[in-house]
Amino acid sequence: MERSVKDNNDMPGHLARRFQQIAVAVFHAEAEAAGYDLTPVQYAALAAISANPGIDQVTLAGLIAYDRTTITGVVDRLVQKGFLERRASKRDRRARELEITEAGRETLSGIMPAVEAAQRIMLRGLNADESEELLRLLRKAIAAGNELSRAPFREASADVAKAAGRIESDRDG
Amino acid sequence: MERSVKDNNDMPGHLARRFQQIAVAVFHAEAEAAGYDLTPVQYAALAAISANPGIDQVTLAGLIAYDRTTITGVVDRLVQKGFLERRASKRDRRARELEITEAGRETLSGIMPAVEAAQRIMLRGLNADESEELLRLLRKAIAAGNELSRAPFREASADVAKAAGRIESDRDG
DNA sequence: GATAATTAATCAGTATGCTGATTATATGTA
DNA sequence: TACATATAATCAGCATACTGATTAATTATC
Repeated sequence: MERSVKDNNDMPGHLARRFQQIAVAVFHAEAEAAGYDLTPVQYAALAAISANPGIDQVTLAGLIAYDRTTITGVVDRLVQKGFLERRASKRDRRARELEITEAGRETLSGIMPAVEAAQRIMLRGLNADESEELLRLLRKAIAAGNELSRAPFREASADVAKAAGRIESDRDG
Repeated sequence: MERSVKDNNDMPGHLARRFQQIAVAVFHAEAEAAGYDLTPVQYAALAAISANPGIDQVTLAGLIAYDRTTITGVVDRLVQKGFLERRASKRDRRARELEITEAGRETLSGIMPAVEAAQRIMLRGLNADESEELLRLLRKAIAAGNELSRAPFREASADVAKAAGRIESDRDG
């Protein structure tokens, strides 16, 4: 059984996939054990919308670094579960404004302990220093590669907050 | 815009997904630039089968840590592309023996430079020491979490090599 | 103010990746 | 040998993720 040129199991891409695979499985397990039916993307979207009421889908996609076509489906399912409201924007009739519902807010706060537990569990093989270092290196590699995928991270523009027409006042005055 | 409890963009699970997202995008870009139409899984499967002729699908899935139901589809597509042969095993009529074809071998060797380039590009934000350290920490975290997903890594049992009835002789004498 | 270029959302299509079930075959045990 | 158990592959169903196209609306340019 001759060895392949380079063991696939040691390649960065393979390790990236494996770690993510474990992360997703742990998230699902913890969420389910806590009685919630929410996927990692759905959680990320819900949290981002909660923090940015009235955000549109493209901006949301940029904030959590998901492809805009993926976000369409994710938002569909969150609306269907009653966690979001999606309405046409008055400022831009192409856009949809997203708002979290009361049920969404309850789910978001209720699931937090499970989400945090999941983050600990996926790092259980590392001590505190190693965990910190892993996250630092991931952040660094990701920052350098941000533009390489179709769904790069994009900061929300200043007026995202204005979308729902309610934050303006407490920005700088 | 009040800050969420913990910025999602700093969570291990989010960083895991982002890094993997970039890794996949880079793989696709490099493979396509080199004139190949092969996904990361397809590459991993092809390489594993090449190194373990006659391997069955469950063992293959364990070797590259993919879910067995995913492997069914991946193998379908590789067979359809003419890179694999899939035949019923004589030792166990439930199992399928997988064999790489000449076309598969050519693709596998031809795509190697692109695959290696992709691994470098996805780490371009890190220097050599940092890259080494990231991979070490990923390996460690993955080893500790191996059993947490439905598709853990499994070493091929000793008799996988025997499946095709050809390696026995050059194993230990 | 007409027209071109851009943008937000969506869609069709493909490939992962998972859960849980089914089918066919092997294996263990009474 | 009969029967329970286990295993390999597959399937249906769902949710990411992507590519590339389309539609509707906005913005830029002349």
